[in-house]
Amino acid sequence: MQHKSIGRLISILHRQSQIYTNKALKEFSLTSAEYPFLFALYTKEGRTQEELSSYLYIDKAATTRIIRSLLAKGYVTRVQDGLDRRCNRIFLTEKAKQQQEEIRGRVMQWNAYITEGLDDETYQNAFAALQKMVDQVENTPLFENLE
Amino acid sequence: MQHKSIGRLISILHRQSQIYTNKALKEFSLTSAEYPFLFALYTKEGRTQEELSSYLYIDKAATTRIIRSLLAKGYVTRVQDGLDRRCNRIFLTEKAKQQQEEIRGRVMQWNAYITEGLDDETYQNAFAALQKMVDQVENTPLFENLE
DNA sequence: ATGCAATAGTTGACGCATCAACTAATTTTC
DNA sequence: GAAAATTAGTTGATGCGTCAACTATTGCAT
Repeated sequence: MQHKSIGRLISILHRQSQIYTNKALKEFSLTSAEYPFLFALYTKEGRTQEELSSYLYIDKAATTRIIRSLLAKGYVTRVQDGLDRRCNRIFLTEKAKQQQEEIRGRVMQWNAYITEGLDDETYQNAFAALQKMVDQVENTPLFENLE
Repeated sequence: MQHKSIGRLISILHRQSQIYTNKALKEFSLTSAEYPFLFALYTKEGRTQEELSSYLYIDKAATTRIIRSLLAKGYVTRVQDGLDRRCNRIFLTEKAKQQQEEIRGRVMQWNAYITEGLDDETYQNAFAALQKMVDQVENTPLFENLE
């Protein structure tokens, strides 16, 4: 077992990504916490907060607050589901749709920067490995068996 | 350019890692934010807060508070440098040294869990790719040239 | 059908990380 | 050697994410 822990690198990249995207999205009044929700909705509108939370692995309390913020900024609308009135379904506003390409471009620029110098195969392999780690999180005994 | 952004995976792994290590270290009264500092000191004691901040890519204000917390918990001592009195040098207490193996083991368990199912070569390649991305962060025009 | 469990979402409290502004010590510049 | 610039660390304010406790709605059991 090497002391080369992958955790440190992941933490660093996460923090630096937040710093970058916060600056890059400032002119849209969007934050590093908010854009992942927009991205999730760009692929499929009308998701419930529950679906967004589990897709992004973010606490539902955080989702509540971020959706409220996106609502206030005019990026999304919230509609109570008619069949299951516990659910809020989230939709994009025209503003969000119009700015989609530019917002996505800004964020993707970060990806482009940090993966500069990696050939495509290396990138794809790294992506696949990280995806496997995320999958592994789910079926892990850890979260129950701690003391 | 694929929409398969590596950023989402990194965020997820970071958050889940925090949740796990917070639970795993609870009996040591240590948090996910604190153990990286101990690890850095295990490899080399007597670092300054500045050195710790830049090694971990963590804001120096956060470092101030985390060192203060580790001090209160009896894991480190803080000594003003004799030659450059602006610097605080941080040392491990006996308690920190005695518990090193167990603390390290608890955290490494997380690594072991999420990398289960990856063969060693895949892991090493992923690690190398992430390291390259971290290196890339440094020499990037981004942090100055935004608007 | 009543009652109980599960699910979706909200709220309050807390810890973490950043930023900006500040102090104190050191180094550079002239 | 004094003034200016740099560096190390601290403090206050703010946004983010988790946890725990709560409400409201729905599903299930008998």
